[in-house]
Amino acid sequence: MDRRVKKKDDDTSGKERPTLKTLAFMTGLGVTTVSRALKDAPEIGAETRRRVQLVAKQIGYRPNRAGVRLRTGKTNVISLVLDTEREIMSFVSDIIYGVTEVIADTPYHLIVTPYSRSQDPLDPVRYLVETGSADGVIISRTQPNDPRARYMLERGIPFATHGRTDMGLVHPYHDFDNYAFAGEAVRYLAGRDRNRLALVTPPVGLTYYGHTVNGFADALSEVGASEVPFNTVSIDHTIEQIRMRTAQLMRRDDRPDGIVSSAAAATLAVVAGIEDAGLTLGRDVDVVSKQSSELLHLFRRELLVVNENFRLAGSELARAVLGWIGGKEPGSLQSLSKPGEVLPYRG
Amino acid sequence: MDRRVKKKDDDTSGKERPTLKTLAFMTGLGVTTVSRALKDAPEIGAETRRRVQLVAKQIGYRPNRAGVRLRTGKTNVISLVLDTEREIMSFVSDIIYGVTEVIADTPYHLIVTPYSRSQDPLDPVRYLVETGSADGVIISRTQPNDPRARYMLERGIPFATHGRTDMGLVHPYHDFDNYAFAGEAVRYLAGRDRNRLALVTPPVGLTYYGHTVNGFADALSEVGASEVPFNTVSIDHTIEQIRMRTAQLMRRDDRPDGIVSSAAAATLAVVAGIEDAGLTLGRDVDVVSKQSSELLHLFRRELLVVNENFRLAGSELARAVLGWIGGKEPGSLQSLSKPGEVLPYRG
DNA sequence: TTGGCAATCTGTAACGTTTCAGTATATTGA
DNA sequence: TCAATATACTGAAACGTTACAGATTGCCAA
Repeated sequence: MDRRVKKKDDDTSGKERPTLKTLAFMTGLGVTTVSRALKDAPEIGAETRRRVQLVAKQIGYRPNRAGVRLRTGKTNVISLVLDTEREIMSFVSDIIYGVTEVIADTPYHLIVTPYSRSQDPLDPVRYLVETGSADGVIISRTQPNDPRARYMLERGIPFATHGRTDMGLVHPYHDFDNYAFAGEAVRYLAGRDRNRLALVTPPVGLTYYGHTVNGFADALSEVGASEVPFNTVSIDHTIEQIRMRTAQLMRRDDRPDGIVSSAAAATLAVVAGIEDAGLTLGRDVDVVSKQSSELLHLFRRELLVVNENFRLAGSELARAVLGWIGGKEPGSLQSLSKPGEVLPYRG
Repeated sequence: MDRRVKKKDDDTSGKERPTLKTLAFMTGLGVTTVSRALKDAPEIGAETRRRVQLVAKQIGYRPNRAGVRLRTGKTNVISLVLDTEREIMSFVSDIIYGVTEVIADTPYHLIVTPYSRSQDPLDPVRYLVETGSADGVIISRTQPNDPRARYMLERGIPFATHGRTDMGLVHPYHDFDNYAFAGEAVRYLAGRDRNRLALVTPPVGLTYYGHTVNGFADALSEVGASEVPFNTVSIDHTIEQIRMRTAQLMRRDDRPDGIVSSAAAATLAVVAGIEDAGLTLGRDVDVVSKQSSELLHLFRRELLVVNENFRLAGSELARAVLGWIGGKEPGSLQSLSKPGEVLPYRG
């Protein structure tokens, strides 16, 4: 008649998810001991430790994330912060996979934190830090003087940037060597007797804009070629804009005979523009382009490509953040990926 | 001399993140009252409610996720489960952005849960459910008899599938009408006097494989065209495989004069294969392809395209899961996106 | 006056974890 | 022998939240 709610603690039904209390009951130990045994604390007897760990494995114990997080503040979350409007498509996909590859056998989860063109890029980062939503952050579209990096450094939250900064501050990053890329591209074109070159730049304001432009300029003077200015577009522009402006450029008398492009999508537009102007790729003009998936050679065999591996970038960035969280020196968590050689189409 | 650790509760420094206790102290109310006032509970006086909410807004109070999660089990997390090897690149990017668009003004976070070819696709879902890591799940690559959907239905966790199932079970989904797509493609090709048609299918085993194949077959008999079997590839195959097999196909005497392709990347390979065989797109053969970004017309103007909007899919899926979590009927959260018309290139 | 009731508000416990401050027992050194 | 110390373990408190079971007040009907 007294059907009151079942008291807790006598829950041996095994249906609920096991907690430390479950383990404590099963092993006859205290909750504290179990907790310490699981994390190999030194003050626990060797046999007890083994016993607890065995039982834990047997019943498939997994620490409750909310419990840990509430108590310790550790979220076991890495956040990837992305611009939902300007990020390269394959970048998003590959970098996510690269990150997940690395965190797969860790307790970390990956959350994607978006922001859009209209917002301050600092907003999402501020949100993450203020709400303590992540143990580590990965950002892209890095600027030489990046307020996000500065902010996170101030607040002491581990992060890694895709691309470098130039503020005299040390933090983990992964970057592709765009200086080398632009240089290689120019030298390759020079080797084909192209000596009036134009550059489709990265977005103005991002650090690798500078790297690319410098690599381009330095190599130009090295090989004695000249630049045909093409400052009206960057790879952030729409396909249509790039196409139109390329067509304009290619109709001029002083048109370039070689173009270096910093992204595959832009290259599609550039080629369209070239053809709009009635010119032929490979004959009238050569184009060297970065790409992150193997599609440009399907597009036009005459294209010359350099591969950039975003999946690798994702892995490196994840490793860097985890390393920092794990106490490594930020300065030791920086990596630069060298471009491979310029590849013409091979049957 | 007695510098013991600062007792809690007298923390008016305002430097720490505010909690309910902070609010309680500031308003002079009890923690319980504050909690209820913030969620508009009816037993709180109108003025008190307003007062609490005002103060909360002023000091930027945000509920601690770990606290809520521990107490209620609510994670405020949606998980997107992805195959890290076979998912279409633009799919990943766009669907993520679609989802984040919808959850942007909710307390939800998006976590990406990956699995790879070698694993059972059920693994990640089981993990999510068993560890209670998400309030809702979105899966793709849906099968007619999908163990993941069945499992989640059994366990009572809200989810939505990209693509339909066919198990007689009701659950939210969003799907593109691939039956209609294949039909439209066939009819369009028939209108151009193409009547020996081949189909580059979706991955065998996924639900939309069946839809596509049926739409193709039904339209074929409707217009009196015939099928050139091309069962050796699907869009899951590599670029190289598709290219090679297309070339083989196109070298045969009974080659098709029209091809319908279910994905843009496959289409690039198909076109390469066609050209490998010495044929010309638009003259010897027409190709109708689905695409999710506007690049096929840059690739070859002769291509005929139908657009599929993955960003929309992401939004719809997110809306569906949130709807289910919010108590709506799963049956009312299903949507089907009709394909637009077949588009030839327009200068 | 009393009891009942509605309207507001409050303290306590609990979610699962880790940390702090122990306790109990065995071991060591002198 | 006794105290000091090392070893192995433990209960209670706390993280921030919500649910439960009251408590207090004022008002009204009987």
